[in-house]
Amino acid sequence: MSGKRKGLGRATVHDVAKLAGVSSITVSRYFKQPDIVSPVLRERISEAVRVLDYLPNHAAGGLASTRGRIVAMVIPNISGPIFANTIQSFSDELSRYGYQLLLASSYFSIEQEERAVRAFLGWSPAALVLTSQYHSEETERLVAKATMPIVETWDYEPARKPLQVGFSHGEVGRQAVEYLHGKGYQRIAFVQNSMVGDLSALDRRDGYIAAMASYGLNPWVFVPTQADPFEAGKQAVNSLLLRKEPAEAIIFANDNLAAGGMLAGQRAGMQFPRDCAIFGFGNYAFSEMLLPSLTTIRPPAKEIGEVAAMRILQALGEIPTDEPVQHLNLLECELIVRESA
Amino acid sequence: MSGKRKGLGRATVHDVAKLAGVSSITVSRYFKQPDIVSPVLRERISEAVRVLDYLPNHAAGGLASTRGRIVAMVIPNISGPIFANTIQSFSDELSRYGYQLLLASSYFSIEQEERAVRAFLGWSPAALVLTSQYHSEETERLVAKATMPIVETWDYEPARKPLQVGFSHGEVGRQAVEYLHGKGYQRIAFVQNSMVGDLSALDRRDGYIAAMASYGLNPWVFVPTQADPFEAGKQAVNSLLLRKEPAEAIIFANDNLAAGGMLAGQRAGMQFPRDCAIFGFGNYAFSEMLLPSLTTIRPPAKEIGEVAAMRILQALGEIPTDEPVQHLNLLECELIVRESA
DNA sequence: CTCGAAAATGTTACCGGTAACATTTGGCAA
DNA sequence: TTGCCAAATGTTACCGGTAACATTTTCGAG
Repeated sequence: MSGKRKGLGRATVHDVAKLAGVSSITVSRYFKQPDIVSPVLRERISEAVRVLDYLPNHAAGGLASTRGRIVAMVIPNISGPIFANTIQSFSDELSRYGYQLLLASSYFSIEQEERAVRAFLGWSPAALVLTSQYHSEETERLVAKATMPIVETWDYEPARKPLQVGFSHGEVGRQAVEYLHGKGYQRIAFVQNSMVGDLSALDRRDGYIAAMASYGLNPWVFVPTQADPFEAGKQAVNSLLLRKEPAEAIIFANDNLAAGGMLAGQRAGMQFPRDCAIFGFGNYAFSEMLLPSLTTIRPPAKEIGEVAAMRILQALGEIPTDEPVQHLNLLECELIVRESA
Repeated sequence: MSGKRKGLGRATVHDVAKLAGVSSITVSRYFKQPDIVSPVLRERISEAVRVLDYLPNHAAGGLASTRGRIVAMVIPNISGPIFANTIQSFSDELSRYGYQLLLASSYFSIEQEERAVRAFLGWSPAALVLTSQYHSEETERLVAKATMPIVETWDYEPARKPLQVGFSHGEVGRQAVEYLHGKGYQRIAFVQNSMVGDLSALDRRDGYIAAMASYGLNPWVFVPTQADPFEAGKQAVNSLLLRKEPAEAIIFANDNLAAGGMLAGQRAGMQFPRDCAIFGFGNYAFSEMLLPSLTTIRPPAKEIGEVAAMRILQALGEIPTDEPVQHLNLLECELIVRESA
């Protein structure tokens, strides 16, 4: 009847303006910079907004003003114990300033990541957040061409151009070796991640290898073939401990593997750390509840989200840029010593 | 210099159209319904898109066509073991059809939920997903007025109007009692969630109470004052077991509480389930790794995400509506019997 | 009381697409 | 060859805001 194509029950700035007896732009200003609208009109507009139940249309606003209030993030996965905290803190920080989070997961696939980035750029987000420094060439190209702030998280390689907020995975590998070597262990093995595509995990392995070499020890990397982390951990324990010269300590690429390995060993009658020291990565929720509780390294997941959000808000001019604090983007992992090593 | 306000390096349909020697709408059609564009033009447009590195602007498209490809979801939290799987499967399912996920968390606060809903509606999402059936009045009003499909997840109360995909929390409480009663336990206590605002958890408690009554047993609800679930669990165990007539079995509102309680009891020299049966909810990742492993109920987190996505895609006409399958939206929880009860 | 600058408000055009309707082209029966 | 309908393509206007510039109002100094 009405002839309007859409807007069934949805008021626009124009409707509000008409009812308040002002021009549309004044209504727009009422929302963006209330202080430059006179109190009288503010009151009239406020009333009209209430009466019409007006909700601003962000898509239209973003289109007209070059600055949407969406921030897009591509993360390997949402479930799983690793990234959830980063997403959470990132989203919370942003929402405080009225930005909304557009999210997609890549499952460590650079192709899926590329697809997500492509789709996201179509929303001209205010900023784009990626995970890790490893992307497809096409992603690199798209990102290089984009004009909004880009942040890479969970890695820190200052040689690269995009802003990075994370930590050095190589350093994590080194830290684990240092700790175990300090406790007198010599035959220290490393169990790699069964998750293909997690390139940063390989950096941790490389850090391990380098550190071992620096101590004059032989690196000993086990690559599980099982996909399931529990099974993979079991496989590793069987291979590394049931032999003439068993490993004295095992660094697992993550806590899941470590837990799987430890349980398998216990079922086979071993005791930890008596028979072998167990070292994880990630500090998953269950790690402190295992028996023995798991010695591990806590990545600064939550902090990454917070700092990334902060950097973005600064780049967008929402919060003042600090005095030139350098390298605050390089975050620290925390060594958590428990019973297993 | 150029005079263009934005579009620095970003091509539009119009640019593509000019280069391909067609009109803009033809380019638009090339993306939406390629089959109605002749092969010759398709080829020319495709080439122009490649040359200009054109990316469609979804905000503009959505504005013009009433149908954005964003789906908004408000969830209590992203981290935490509960909802991550729902988000993950939901997002995955949607992205398969080119929809993107806009996400916000409410932390079980209906005020925060309302704020998120308000912001989301401004993006005119293709659909809106909420968690639980409990919202503020204003949220109810906004939702009732909205025209896009709305889905409530993690609850199932068919009396309400919005489409619901979830399970009956009351039934979960009942199921736990049934199981424990079947094993001969009489003094069965229930430890409530310390997370205020999680109203669905109270439904589980009510289900417990009703079931106890139906068996002629006295309900026995403990309300922890500690916020930290581990501490709360500890508190509960102390209160329920260190007394003349201790509980024979304890149903905890979630696995975190159960784990905390069990560890505290073990530290105090108790053995489970010998001294008391322990029953959880959630089937968190660590539950099978506890000693004894935790008997619990697995909520259909992943399934909720999948089914919710499916219903939305059906409502949007992306996938065919099945033959009238009734009640597929009521999902089943799975009783997972392990060692602790 | 007049004038001028600052503050408040309005006008116009346009952001980048697409719906609705208009027009042209193509293919085939008569 | 003509005529007619369907397929292919184009024209125009508009989605709901806001930038840029234009105009009016306010108000204190002179």
